[in-house]
Amino acid sequence: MKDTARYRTVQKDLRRSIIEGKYRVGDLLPSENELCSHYGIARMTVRNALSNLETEGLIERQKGKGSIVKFKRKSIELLSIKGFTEIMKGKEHKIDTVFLQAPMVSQWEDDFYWALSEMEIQAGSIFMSRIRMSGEKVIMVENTFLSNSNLTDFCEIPFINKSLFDTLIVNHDIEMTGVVQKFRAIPATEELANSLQLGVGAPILEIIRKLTTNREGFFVYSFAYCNTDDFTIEA
Amino acid sequence: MKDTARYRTVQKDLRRSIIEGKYRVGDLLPSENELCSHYGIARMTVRNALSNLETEGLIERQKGKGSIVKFKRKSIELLSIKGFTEIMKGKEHKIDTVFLQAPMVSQWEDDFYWALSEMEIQAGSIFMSRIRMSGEKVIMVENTFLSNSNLTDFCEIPFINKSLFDTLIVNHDIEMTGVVQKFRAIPATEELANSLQLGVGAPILEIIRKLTTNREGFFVYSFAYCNTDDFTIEA
DNA sequence: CAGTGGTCTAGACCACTTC
DNA sequence: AAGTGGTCTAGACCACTGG
Repeated sequence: MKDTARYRTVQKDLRRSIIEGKYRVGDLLPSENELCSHYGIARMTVRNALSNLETEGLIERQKGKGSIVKFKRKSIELLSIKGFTEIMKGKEHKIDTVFLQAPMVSQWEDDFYWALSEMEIQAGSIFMSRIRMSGEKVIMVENTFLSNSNLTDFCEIPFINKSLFDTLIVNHDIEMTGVVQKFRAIPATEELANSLQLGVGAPILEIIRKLTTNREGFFVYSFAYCNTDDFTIEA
Repeated sequence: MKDTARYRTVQKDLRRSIIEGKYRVGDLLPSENELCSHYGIARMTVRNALSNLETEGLIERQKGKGSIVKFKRKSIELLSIKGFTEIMKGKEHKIDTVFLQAPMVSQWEDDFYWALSEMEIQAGSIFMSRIRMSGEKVIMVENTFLSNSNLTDFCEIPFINKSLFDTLIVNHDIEMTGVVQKFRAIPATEELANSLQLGVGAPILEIIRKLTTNREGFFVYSFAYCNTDDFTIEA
């Protein structure tokens, strides 16, 4: 049996605390020396953990001060929506996320965009569909697929922070490590035009993403369609 | 005077060698112990340098084997063009980059999209405009702006690997550390329609990027407009 | 088997922030 | 002045790769 590396334990503990809100943005983490004595390990080991959290974008470190919680996840994970038009600037625009289809076990589509491994096909897929709205306006339709392997009770347990990624990392120890994302501007099909409350043929931003994780062979696939009349998408 | 940290020296040396092609993709770097004795420093110091190169995406490390050159830069820097339609798949599509306007010293535009610091305004801007073509077809128009500060002979010396980023890092020690990139799908204006050989109103992918660097207050700004009929843009 | 990177220790001095 | 993170040392044992 291989034991978990000590720095991994520290890293995971701190990450969980940050994501679950025990530390808030701007808070200081315990100092390196405090962590050393709390876990009974050497300083370099603690520093390894903190260094990784810094790379993950969860904290920032300042000489003479400490480790400060940032919790701005790398762009890897986020599709963030920003007000664009003059009308939106300065105004509050809370974005709501609504399930059109809650996570459900299903088969992979026959003509799935990405090539799938034998393992993924065997496991079957989990599918969900979400829209993001600003008030009554639909800004984005996002369809997400992931492989249904070893995700105990994934479809039953509610999301942490309403976030797929927070849920994967805290409940299933799956961390996003990279992304391939492709962008196109396409004319709205009738179906998309309906969903996004636009005219047929209007310009739509299509974002196709394959996210890699720390779990070998496990990927998250996402297909998003955005109305960018009043918002830009940061990715 | 503060001396450069030893691990920074190692990191910079190795990075330069990789970018300039002394090591090729798949090659092994010297082992950690070799680097230790070559530089006369402790192993943890060498490991710090290698760990950073791994984060930069330049190398990959394998237990029992060594540090392998990857040189797949993080998506931070690249706007890469991939064939999309059936017609393109499997076909060669070499992308040529052509200067519409070679780097030139100029003023910042009055209504520049991003807010500029006093320092940037004082320094003035360097502007360049490039198009990327597949055969006769224009795929992307990209306008790039950067602050004209301490970039000795930037406009006179030719680019390394035809790449702005390779040139900045090797010649001027400026490394890209992050990016804010915004995406929209917009209808082609007459001017864009002309440049991209499309009809007015056709969907165009707009990419607005602000790249941060290791040099305080120095940013690279890029505005790209893409015809995504036959290609997707990876970013 | 020898060599590699992965993890870890128990110290050390420094520059910086805060009080 | 006390505490913080940044850098660095000189060891150690391990799991893995390759011949």
